[in-house]
Amino acid sequence: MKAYLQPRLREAVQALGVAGDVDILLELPRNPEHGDLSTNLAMALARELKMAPRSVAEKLIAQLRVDPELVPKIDIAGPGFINFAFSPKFFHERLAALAAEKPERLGASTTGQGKRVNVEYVSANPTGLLHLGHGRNSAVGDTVANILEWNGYEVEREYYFNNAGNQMKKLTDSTYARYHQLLGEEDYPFPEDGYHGDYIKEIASEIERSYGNALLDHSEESEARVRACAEEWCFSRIVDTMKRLGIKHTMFVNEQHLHRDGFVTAALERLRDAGYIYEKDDATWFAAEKLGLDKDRVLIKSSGEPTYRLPDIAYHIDKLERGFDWIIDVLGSDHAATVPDVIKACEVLGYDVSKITPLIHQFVTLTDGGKQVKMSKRNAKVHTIDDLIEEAGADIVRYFFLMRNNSTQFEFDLALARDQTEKNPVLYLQYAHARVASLQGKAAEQGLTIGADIDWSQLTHDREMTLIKELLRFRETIIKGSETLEPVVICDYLRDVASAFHKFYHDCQIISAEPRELAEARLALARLTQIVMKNGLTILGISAPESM
RNA sequence: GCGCCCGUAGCUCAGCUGGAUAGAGCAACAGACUUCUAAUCUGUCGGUCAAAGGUUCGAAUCCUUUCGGGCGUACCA
Repeated sequence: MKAYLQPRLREAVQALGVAGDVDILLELPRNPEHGDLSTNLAMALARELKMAPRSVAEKLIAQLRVDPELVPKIDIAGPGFINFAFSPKFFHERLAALAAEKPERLGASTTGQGKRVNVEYVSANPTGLLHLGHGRNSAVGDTVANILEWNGYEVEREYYFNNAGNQMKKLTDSTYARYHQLLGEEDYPFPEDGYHGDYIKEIASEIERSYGNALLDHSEESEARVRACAEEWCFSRIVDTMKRLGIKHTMFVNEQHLHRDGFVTAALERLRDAGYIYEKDDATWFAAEKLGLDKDRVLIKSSGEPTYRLPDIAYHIDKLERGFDWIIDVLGSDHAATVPDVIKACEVLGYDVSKITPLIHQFVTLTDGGKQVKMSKRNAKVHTIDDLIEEAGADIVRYFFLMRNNSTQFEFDLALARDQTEKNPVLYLQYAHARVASLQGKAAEQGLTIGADIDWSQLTHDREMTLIKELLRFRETIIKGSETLEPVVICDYLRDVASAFHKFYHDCQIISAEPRELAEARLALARLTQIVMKNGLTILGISAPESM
């Protein structure tokens, strides 16, 4: 509907002699009496044209060229809204066009065609298992990548991890301590700020199995081996968890590579040449204040080690150099503070930082039937993603991380996630898909199949029209997803489709409908619904079961 | 202290560049299965949009202040 009206409205606006580009907002009126689509365009233009909104609306309508058979009713209402009502013919035509698309890509858009985008997500350091905090990042990042792919973008799905800094040292020291303790030195001191989780003990015993006591000498070689074992152990667990959640990557970049291949020192030298580096208290500083940021930051500690900020800058330079049209960093709010420094540093080196979009999501709190589940780092009683998957299943876990706006801090309710009944919003969606599968089976048994020529005009029932309108919104929803980078847009849409379908299914007999053309059209409508649900769920990374 | 996110129905959340009677799900209550899966559908109940000012023809939406919550504010990542 929007695709039909938007360009025609644009022409009408130009005909009125309005200079420049005007954003034309078309929205679905809440009240169905207000038609199928509504715009506040006249009110938006009123100021510029110095006319009353309602007379602007009249002039616009006079200039608007639409086919009256498709848009039979255009009204001016309230303070100056223009409401459009489309004809059944319009919807039937669009529906036929939608049905003609290839099922596997039905709904896909081409708005990103020819553009390369890099989406970085998860990016957990290999120092432990994925927990609640990573879950949202993973699900959001992967889904955003999916959405962009469905918009025609060529997507690099990237995972960046720090395996050179302080955290890895802590991991090594912690593992060493457990290793010593395991081999009889019960009093061997555990590092104060080490990783307390039991998994460290597992790593230690694995090392013991492979190497016996051969690494206890703390030689450089032994330390490197312990470190590598720990990193590998953690990383393979992370990869496992991501696999279970359907999180995919096409590119892994690590900090060691940035050091080894000179990216880090190059970044530092370029910043120095640009005049934003100085030495103080034996440390090397980035003069961020000079660039309008709140304070200067240390890039190299007095110990000689870089802080995470420097490799981060080097990494972003690398991403910019790789020639993407768009770079999206999916970050938790706890990491948001470093973004301005990194961006500013790239900017002063002459890069076009408007290509970088930090996608920041808020935290998730875990509740169980209304009671908050406390997470204690000390006892390492963090809920891992694996735990959640075990309790609720991957589909539900993933959906729960996606069903809210990125900017809202929400509650992950374990009790609701565990609940495998009608209360669970995921099952509502999957059920719509499964219902059609079962319906098709039954129809085939009774000799009803979807022929090549569907008479869509058979569909006139209110429930049918509502469902049709929902299905026709699929593509614009996918586009909206790429504009907002909010997976929740897809979640909400699928719920609306599922709801419209369940209502249609409830009120309209399908297989036994008369005449046969109607039965066939209804079956075809159900089939289209199934495809939309399937593709939508695929974008979200959730399975679409044939039966439940 | 400062910066960012947030405060909307009993609960969890929507509400799109300010616009037409504030929405959904869950909970509560009342209904609908001899017929394509009732994991569904129908109806009822429920809100001074944290508070106070301001801008506007019009504010949940923009601005200011206050109160309340989260995250930052490291020579941790």
